[in-house]
Amino acid sequence: MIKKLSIMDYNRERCGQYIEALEEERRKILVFQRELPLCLDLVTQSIERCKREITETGTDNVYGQSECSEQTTGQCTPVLEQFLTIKDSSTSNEEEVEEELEDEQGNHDPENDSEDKNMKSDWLKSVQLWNQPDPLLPKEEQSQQMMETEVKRDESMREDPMANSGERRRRETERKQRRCWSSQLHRRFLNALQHLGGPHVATPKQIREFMKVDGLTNDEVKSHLQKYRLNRRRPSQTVPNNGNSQKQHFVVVGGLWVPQSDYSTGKTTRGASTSGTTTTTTTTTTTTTGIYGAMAPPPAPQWPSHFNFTPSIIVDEGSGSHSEEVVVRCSSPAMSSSTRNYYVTKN
DNA sequence: CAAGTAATAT
DNA sequence: GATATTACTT
Repeated sequence: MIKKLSIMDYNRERCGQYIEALEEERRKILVFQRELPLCLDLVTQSIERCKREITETGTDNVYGQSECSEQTTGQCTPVLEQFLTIKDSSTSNEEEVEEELEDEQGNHDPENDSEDKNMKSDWLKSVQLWNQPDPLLPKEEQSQQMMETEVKRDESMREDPMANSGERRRRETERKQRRCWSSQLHRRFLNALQHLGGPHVATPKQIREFMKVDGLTNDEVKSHLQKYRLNRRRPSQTVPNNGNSQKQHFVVVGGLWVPQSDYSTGKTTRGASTSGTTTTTTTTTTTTTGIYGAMAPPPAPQWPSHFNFTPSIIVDEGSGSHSEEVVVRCSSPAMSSSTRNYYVTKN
C-alpha cells in the first residue's frame, strides 16, 4: 500500500524534474528552431508525454504506459500551452532532417527507444529528389531504397532534343523541362556548399561533384547557386514594415536576429506517413494538385520556408578545418567581400 | 570548358 | 513575383 504510494511519488518527482530539464532544453532549442525543428518537436513531445503521465497518475494507472501514439502533435494537454507558441508546426511530415548532414549515408540507428524512430524513416520515403513530373508513377514504392550515396534520376524523362520521333519539337532549342529543387536536394546542395567552404568559394562544378546526384548538370547547380547567393545577399527588404505585427517576433540572441516563430508556414499537404507501423490510412495522394494537374505532386518545396536561406546567419565551416565544428556567425549586410567583377560591355 | 552574370521563360 | 533555363562575357 504505502509502498505503492511512495513509488508513485517517486516516479512523479522524477518525472517532474525531467520535465523541468526538458523545458529548459526546449527554451534553448527554441532559439534555433529554424535549424533544429525536429529537435524541438521531439523535446516538445517528450514534455507532453511526461506531463500527461504525471497528470494521469492521479487516477489508477501509475505508469502512463500508454504510448500515446498520436501521430500529430495535435490535441495535447493545454498545460504547456505557453511553450507551444509555435503550435501550428504540424511537423508530422518530416522531410527535414535537421542538421545531421553527413549521417545521410550511414544512418543506422537500430536502437531507438525514443520516439524519433518515426521520423527519418519518412524522409527516406520521399526519395524523389527531383520532382519528376510523372503522373504515371504510382508514387508508392517506386524508387524506394535507392538514394543513399548516390541518387539516381530517371534520365528518360528528359526531353531529348534529338530523340524526337518527329521533328515536331520546336527545333533544337527546346527548353529543358523545369524541375524544382526538392528540399532534400537542396540539403545536399547546402551540404556540399558547407564542405566546400561557403557559397562564395564553392564552384558549381565542385558542388555538383560533391552532391553526387546523378543527372544533375553543371548549369543547374550554377543556377541554383546564383539564386542562393542572391537570396542570401538581401533576403528581406521586401515587406518594409507591414502593419501586421502578427507573430513575427524576433528575438535577439547574442547579436543574432532569430525569428521566434517560423518554419511552420509550409504545412505541406502531404500526409506524413509516420512510422511504418501498420498501414497508415492517410490519404497521402488526393492532394489537390490544382495547378499543373498531375505534374508536380507536392507543393512542398518552397524555399523561403524551409530552405536554409538563413537571412542573417551564415553557417559556414572554416574552409580548412575538417572538424565537425560549425561556426555560426553573423553576417553583416555589408560584408561579403564579393569582388564584384562587373564587366562593362565594351564593344 | 568553367564560372559569373544578365536576360528570358515558366 | 519567384524560380529555373538559357545566353553571354570573361
